[in-house]
Amino acid sequence: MPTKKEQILNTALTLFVQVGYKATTTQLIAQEANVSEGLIYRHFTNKEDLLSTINQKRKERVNLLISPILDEKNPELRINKVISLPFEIVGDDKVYWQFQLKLKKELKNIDCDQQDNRVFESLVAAFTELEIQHPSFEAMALLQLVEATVHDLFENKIPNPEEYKNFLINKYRQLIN
Amino acid sequence: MPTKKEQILNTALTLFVQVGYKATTTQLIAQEANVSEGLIYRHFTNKEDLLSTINQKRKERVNLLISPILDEKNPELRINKVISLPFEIVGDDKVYWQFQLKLKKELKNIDCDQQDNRVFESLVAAFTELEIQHPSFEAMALLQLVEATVHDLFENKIPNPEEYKNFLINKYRQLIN
DNA sequence: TACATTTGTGAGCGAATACTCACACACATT
DNA sequence: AATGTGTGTGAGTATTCGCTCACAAATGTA
Repeated sequence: MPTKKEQILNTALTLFVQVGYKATTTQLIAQEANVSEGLIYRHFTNKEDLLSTINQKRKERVNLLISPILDEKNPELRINKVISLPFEIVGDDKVYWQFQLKLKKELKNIDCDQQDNRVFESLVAAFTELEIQHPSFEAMALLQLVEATVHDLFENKIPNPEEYKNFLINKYRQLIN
Repeated sequence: MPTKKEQILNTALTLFVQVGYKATTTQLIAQEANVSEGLIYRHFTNKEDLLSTINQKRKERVNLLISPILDEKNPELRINKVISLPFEIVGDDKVYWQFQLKLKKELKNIDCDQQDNRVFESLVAAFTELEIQHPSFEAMALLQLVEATVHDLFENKIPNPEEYKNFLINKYRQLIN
């Protein structure tokens, strides 16, 4: 049984993802969370505070998912882990990634950019180490592919995710060798 | 000298792109277009009508840009034209593509999906004709790459667009041969 | 029990929102 | 000149928004 504060955070997160930050009213949050509108402002100073509290949680979750990538020493394995990332986002993490995609689009979120950059740099390093031509372009292209895959997976636009994952990994294995 | 109706449409388009549909108020549109708020409702039944009028124009513009791709008979050239697409969007078309990206994210727009699908099918056909393995996966990956490139180009996230374009074309030349 | 603190309510406030309407001007046609 | 017709205004309306506050219930703490 979650506390009322958690109920508020969870329903706000869901609504922000479903209809966006601007379009989500505090009245709707209160209604869906089965609390009074006043209670939202007992726990959070304003609507933006609610957003940044959720964003803080998102940041932590995403860091947990990308840190194994950054820690991976083997460049080929690191690339594979980046490719595999979209297909390993399940459970509660899923809604936080959807939130991340929403954040990037509706609002400009610098936290997202910072996390993206860390992965980008580690990819450039990996391609450089493997002596691939144009490592930064390769990193850029791969990140574009991965982010789009995350998006399409959540929208159920990829019929056979597991096959597509293997396809991508194989594609980059051929590039490396 | 554009008519006042065109002024309204143009400023609405710009504002929808900059701050989104929901966040753009009719008051702001009137202010930026130097017309009264009432005039908006003289020319358009409501805010949504304003949106769909702009969307109609976008659809026509995008069709003009993708039709040379669909008409291209040579599969390799067709693939190259898809890759080149993001780098050839200039002038007035640019804001319509930004609008398209916004539409896909803030609102679910089926018109966009239909246009995407036509390009997708033509890419699948091209890869099939070239006897590439997993043609639909290749088409999916390329489209993801292209759409992300459009996005990153508009955000000025690609330092050397021309070089990146050549990089991508070369990448797919190697795949085909 | 008595009192203090935290948790919770819902009516209500000022500001903002999409939209309307009475009115006025420009400019044709008769 | 008279009369209609499309173009334009800005004050006004009903509603919704984020947010506050007086009040009450629940929970501690002595």
